[in-house]
Amino acid sequence: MATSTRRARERASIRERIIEAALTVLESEGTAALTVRRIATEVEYTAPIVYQHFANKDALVVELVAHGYRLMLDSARHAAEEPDIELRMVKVGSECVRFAGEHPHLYQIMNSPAVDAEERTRAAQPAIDLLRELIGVWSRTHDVVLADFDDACEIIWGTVYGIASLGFLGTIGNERARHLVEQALRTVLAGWRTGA
Amino acid sequence: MATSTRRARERASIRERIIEAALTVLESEGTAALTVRRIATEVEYTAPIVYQHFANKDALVVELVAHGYRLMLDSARHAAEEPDIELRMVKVGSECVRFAGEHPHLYQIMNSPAVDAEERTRAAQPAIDLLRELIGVWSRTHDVVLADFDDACEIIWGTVYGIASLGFLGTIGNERARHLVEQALRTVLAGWRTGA
DNA sequence: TAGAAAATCTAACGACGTTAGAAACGAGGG
DNA sequence: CCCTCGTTTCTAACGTCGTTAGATTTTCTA
Repeated sequence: MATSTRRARERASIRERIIEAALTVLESEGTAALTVRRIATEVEYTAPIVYQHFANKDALVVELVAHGYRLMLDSARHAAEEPDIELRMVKVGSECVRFAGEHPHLYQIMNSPAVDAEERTRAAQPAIDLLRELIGVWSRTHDVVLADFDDACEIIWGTVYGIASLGFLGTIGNERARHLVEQALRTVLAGWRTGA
Repeated sequence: MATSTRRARERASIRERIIEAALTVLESEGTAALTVRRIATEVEYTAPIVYQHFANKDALVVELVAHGYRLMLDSARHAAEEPDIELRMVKVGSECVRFAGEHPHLYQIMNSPAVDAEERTRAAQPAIDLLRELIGVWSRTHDVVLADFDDACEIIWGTVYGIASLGFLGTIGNERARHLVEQALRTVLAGWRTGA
């Protein structure tokens, strides 16, 4: 039956419209406005519709988190064209911080303790993979033998995340945070290069 | 009137009992359980009592955040007896991460974007002051002229916070996070020492 | 075009933060 | 001792939240 495939298409379409609407609400009005009723209104339905497509609100939020990581990775890839590997890493980090500054509310739920750690890790995996590749290339081109590769990845990840967070946790602006992350990354890499 | 002073004492006492109860609930059952009704039950009162002592729930949470920073500073001071300044900084950072691991829910609200940035900064000020002093002593004893002192402070702060957060955001344990922050701090300081 | 199946809505539940107004309590003067 | 007055505390409610059951409307098939 052609109808059933069309039905499936429609179902998928409204599912994506819900995600899109949720993103719009989140980015424009923040976490507090991200309610099921508000999202449903945005797609011109009533609240229970959301539960036809997501087990609960958390499941929908997980989709937003995944979307956020995809978006951030896209931003990072922009910077990944820089030929010099060290500069490339710095630019990627800087681009992540810019992303955090441009999508503060999205970035917040991407790192909210409320979302399941495993789900977040799954969503972040491609970004983690990029980081691992960058560090791998960097260590090879600089003939650096890192004491522990995984440790190095976590340290870079934590540093970028921490400094990006200063943007909305403290009182520093986005351009300053970007400057800071660039400096921090340069310093850490310099430290590793000189065998600290 | 002696009665009025006793009344004031009682008022202050119940205020502190509310804070204490809120802390107990938060630490033992997490953010989701931290409701006004739950807290009131804990002190054997009904919900509206809370509003006699705090303008709203957020104001109470701010008190918890302040308490958290005091507690963390106490932990940090333990490590501040180490004579060698660089090792002292590493130990202080490590102690902060340990604190985050031992009080995960408290640490979470201490860095929740939901609490006012200004209030948090005020609560964190003593900790920030300690950090500034440490970096000041460090740079003098190592004859390092930092490109920008404030930048250096923010970088250290962000690094420690970021790596501490990996503890509950990702899937790494507390002892690993502590090891990571120690390495990260050593690396950054080494980078600054060699003028990166 | 009647009846089955799917999509969607209405109405409600319990829990949340919060507030207004009633009830209970304590102290001081007749 | 009782009665008033001010304070403390509670009861009851409002509006909003996430979520679900059941009715209702729409859509397709036979």
